[in-house]
Amino acid sequence: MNSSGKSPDSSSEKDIISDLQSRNMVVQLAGGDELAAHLAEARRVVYCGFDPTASSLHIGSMVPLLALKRFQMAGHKPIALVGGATGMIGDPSFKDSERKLNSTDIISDWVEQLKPQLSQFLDFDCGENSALLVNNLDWTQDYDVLSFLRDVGKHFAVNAMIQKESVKQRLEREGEGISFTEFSYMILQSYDFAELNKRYDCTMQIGGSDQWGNITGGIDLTRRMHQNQVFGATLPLVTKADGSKFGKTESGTIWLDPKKTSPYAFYQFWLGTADADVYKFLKFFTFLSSEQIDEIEAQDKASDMKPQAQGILAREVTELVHGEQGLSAAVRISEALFSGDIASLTAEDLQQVEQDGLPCSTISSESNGIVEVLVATELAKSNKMAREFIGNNAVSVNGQLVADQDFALTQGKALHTQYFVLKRGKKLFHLVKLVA
RNA sequence: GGAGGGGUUCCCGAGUGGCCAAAGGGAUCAGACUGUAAAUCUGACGCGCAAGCUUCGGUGGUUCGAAUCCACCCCCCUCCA
Repeated sequence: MNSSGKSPDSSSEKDIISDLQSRNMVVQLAGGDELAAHLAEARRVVYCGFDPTASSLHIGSMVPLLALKRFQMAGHKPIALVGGATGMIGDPSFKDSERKLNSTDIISDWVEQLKPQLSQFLDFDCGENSALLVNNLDWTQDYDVLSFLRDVGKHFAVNAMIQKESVKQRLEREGEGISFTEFSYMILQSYDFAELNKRYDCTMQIGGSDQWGNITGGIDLTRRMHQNQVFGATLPLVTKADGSKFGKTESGTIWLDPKKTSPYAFYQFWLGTADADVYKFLKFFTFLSSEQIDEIEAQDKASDMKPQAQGILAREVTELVHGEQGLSAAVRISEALFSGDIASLTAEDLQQVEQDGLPCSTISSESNGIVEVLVATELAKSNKMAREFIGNNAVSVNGQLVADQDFALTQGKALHTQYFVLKRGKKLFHLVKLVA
């Protein structure tokens, strides 16, 4: 969908750092003026790490991941590192409490699940700047402790480590502490950078702004171990204008894995972006140029209508993550549920909606009371809540408001003798099929 | 190992024998208003239609009655060794 494999000397374009800056995507740069020259000079190798903290990446990881892609598009060679080793330790950066360790089995399983997700945005077959996927477990698991402490640990001053902003609150906050395990995380990540520098001549690391301490640690270590000057940049952690946490909804985190967050739910998430955030998110999460985005914003400002930006954002990002198919499925469901008259949907429409990934359950004619069905479909988490929703006029079936708590989903009321489209609140839908 | 401080409902955090299903804030959900925004207002926020039932790290105990008192245990933090 996007061109790639350009040579690094396509000097007519903006350099990658200026491009990122125009998107407000640079928080800190290590290396300053030298960095721009370094990147302009030749094809460079750029890395970013992703730890397996779940079985899927979530949308928060997209900013650095897409940034790697942006580097590749600018002609550089990206390395996506999956943290099979660092994931076993747990990054304490800006975390307010110690985390419990996951079992090694789970972590290696997660590593495998993350690999295809990390790969999907990058081009692994475009010649000189083909992407690389590596696992830091490869160079740490057989490193013996004594050698590690002598060769690597010796380069770190604890005095400096405890000064890092990223662990300060853990050291100072009353009621919290930090284990040596987590405290050592920085050393491991620093070593990754040094190792990638040695193996692949990697000279640049990017990461979220919480990674600044770990990145600068790696820069120092690489200089000490290999006498090489390397560089770093941090990207913004995505925040929302209203202060609430980005990437979460009622039903939880927005994952990249379509089995965990359906393309429809994913699309709806982006569609719900606040006006105050949407232009910023377009810059972070899409490959539209800054100029195009500014133009969209100007048009929205000039118009009295509802802004077009959310729709553009939702389409761009859904297509990027779930492909054309995923996007069209998401759009089909959305149109069926939000713009049409639900009762007039054909049986084929409803089947399509089910296939497209709208949550769907079956019920039998013995257990078709509305309260029961709301709980069974998890539209309400208890009978009590279900009754409250009905009392608040928050529930509708096939487009008809349900006011009666004893309402039953009988065949006579079904669409095409078996379908019910349940709606709770303004945007939560569930398809129910009646089976005899 | 020693001394001290803690573990309360999703989170923070009050509560030190009955007035406690447990203050307050946050988050979340619903409704009104809207643009499937934001802000604002209203309501809900352990389970149960209800009577009532189950909760305050765990287990036992004291008591008519315990989140609150006692014993033991588990976990966390700080300082000292």
